[in-house]
Amino acid sequence: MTIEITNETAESQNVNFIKEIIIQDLKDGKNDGRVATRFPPEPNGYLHIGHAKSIILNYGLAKEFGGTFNVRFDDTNPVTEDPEYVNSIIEDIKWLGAKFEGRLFYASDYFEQMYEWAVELIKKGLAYVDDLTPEQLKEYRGDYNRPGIESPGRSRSVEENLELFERMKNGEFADGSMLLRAKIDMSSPNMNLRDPIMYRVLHRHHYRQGDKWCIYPMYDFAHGYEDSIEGITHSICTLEFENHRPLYDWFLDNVSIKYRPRQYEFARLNLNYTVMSKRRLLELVEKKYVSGWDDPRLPTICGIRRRGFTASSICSFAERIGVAKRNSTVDIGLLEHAIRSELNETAPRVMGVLNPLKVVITNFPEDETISFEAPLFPDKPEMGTRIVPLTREIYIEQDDFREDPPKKYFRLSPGAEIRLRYACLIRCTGVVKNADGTIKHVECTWDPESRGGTSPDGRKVKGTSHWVSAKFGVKVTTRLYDRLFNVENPMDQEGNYLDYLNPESLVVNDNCVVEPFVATVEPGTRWQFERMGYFYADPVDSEKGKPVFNRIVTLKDSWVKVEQKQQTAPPATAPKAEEKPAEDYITIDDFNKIKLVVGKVLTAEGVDGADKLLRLTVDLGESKPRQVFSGIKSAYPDPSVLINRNVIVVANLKPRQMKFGLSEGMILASQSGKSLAVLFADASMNPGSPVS
RNA sequence: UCGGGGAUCGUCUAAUUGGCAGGACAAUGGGCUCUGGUCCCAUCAGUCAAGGUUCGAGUCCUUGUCCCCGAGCCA
Repeated sequence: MTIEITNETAESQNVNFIKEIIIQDLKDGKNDGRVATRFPPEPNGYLHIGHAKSIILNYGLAKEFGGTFNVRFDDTNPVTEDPEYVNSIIEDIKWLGAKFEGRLFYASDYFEQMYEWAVELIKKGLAYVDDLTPEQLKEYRGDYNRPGIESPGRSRSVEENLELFERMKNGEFADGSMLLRAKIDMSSPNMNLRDPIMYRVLHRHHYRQGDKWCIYPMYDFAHGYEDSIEGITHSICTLEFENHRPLYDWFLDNVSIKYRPRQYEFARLNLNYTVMSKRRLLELVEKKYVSGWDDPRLPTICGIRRRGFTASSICSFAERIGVAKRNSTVDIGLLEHAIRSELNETAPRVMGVLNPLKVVITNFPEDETISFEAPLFPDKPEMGTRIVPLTREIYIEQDDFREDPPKKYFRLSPGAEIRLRYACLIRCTGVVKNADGTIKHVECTWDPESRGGTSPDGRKVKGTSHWVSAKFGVKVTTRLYDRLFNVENPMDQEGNYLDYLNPESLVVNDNCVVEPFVATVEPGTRWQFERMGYFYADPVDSEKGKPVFNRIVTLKDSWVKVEQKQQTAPPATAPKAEEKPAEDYITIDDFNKIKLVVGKVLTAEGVDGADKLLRLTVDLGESKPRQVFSGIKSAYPDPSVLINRNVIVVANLKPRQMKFGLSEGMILASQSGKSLAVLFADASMNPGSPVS
């Protein structure tokens, strides 16, 4: 039953506007019922979670409609591109689970065909070679309010254009000296249509084509053709390309192509507390604010992976945020929720103390060890156990002890008793301090009757702490990651976004102690350190018997909220009732606007299909009585007692259409505790008389 | 200033295309608990504004406001 509901919600959430278009296209028999999508990265940087959204969208669409999904490197600019990025991009797409065997393509493989189409456009008189300098080009283009000026090159003959373009291709011109432009409209309000550049001269080595080409096509010219060649049906890109769609269409409509794709745009993903642009990411990496492209604080796919996120959690995140055209910034909490809810199901529970505080159990034999068998999944004990040793000296979390505990603190404090998870109950009997007043260790006694952690006499123990044997515990390093920036949108702040980096986005902690079992854990596995968070045994820095743990995400912690509230709330004497009106939600003036009149109840009856509602007709001294619905049936099981009584009606409300009819007012009633009663007016008053 | 897009709970996103504004996250309250976790229940909360059409408007019309994108030989 639960599963059905989940499926329903998942499905209904999944229908975004692009899917709707596809469903309609299929219904209309377009594209022979074919669905073909693609993800076209430029190999000039690492993929981030915004790309993941696009990959999952495109791949998901293809998969759902039995279509195909291509990965195509849009490698039309050898200046910025580097084969180094190709491998990382492929790795990231594969990791996400998008399959594209046999469907990996390169735009550069289409250069020959594109060249032919360019020639075709020249022959049709729709393209020309231009020799404007970059400065002139800019000047001739005009601006938003001023139409552009046609370049002298625009009037060249077809023959001359053909010859010049040939020579461009043959390397006779220097970089930047010649261009091939489309002849469209220099006065178009869409700047993209002011004779856009199709080819530029670039004497550069291409990582796939070598030195075969010295002219390279521009995105607008190339992209639609790439899609056409691959038979892409739905070419999905981000919003900033909306203005380019007319161009996409123009190039496709003016040459002889076999297949005509369509472009659709959706809003790119923005996340708060981070930055997403390639430029910013590159700067963070190059200036060493982070350790590399896979720094676990980065929103790059490799960073998220290194942090310990799973691909499936990214997918469920992508499904939750949906696809739309409105710019938005998704709360990073949604991503955290996605990984928490998965790891809650899949991550085994173990114990690790992040900030150790030594506890000596004074009545525990010096050399004795008691072994407890603790479940890896407390809610599913059949999933396996491990052995946890208890000794006289243990470590607990510093946060789990307070010498001077605040209210509602259920953890260890002098005289208090807590449970050591899976082990026993201990009571604090003393605090031993260093000369400087800091705590050296805490002394406790244990109740030998409470072995296993159950209280022998049924006494209540509210706090449970995780712990590690001092003798058998293993020291490990954890890296505690937090949001990269301490403001929601670093780019919207005064000054440089780098000023808002969170200095505590990474805390390396070498003093953690984990139970012995944890030291044997394989790199690349995920664990919940009980009460602390989910951790990932780093696949790179872990060594045999000495794992290094990345904190993926903390557990939700409602204690910090309780404590914060205690600290901020104390003056509870503040007159709360007076605060609201002062906030100008409702003023005396508003009250004065309410028109209260006496109404005589003419009829009163229950309403079929509504168990709380009464239908009343009330005479307000107007030309005809009003119908009013009121949720007071529980107080008047026999509605007829209301007939002929005078009640108070709010007369100047906007009539409200209800399922059962129009409600033209509101009966005043009062509710105190469980008793509900209509406010009656003096029987001697005439219907319609004002009430103050 | 011109062109293109957009505006629904705090956040993200739905609404059978004119018919009870729903879900998720967050928050709040409660229950449960050997994790102050999970889980369960409940609550809070929204149609940018003003007019108009209509029995009925988030949806249609008019006017306005605000936000995003656009003047790379980048993609």
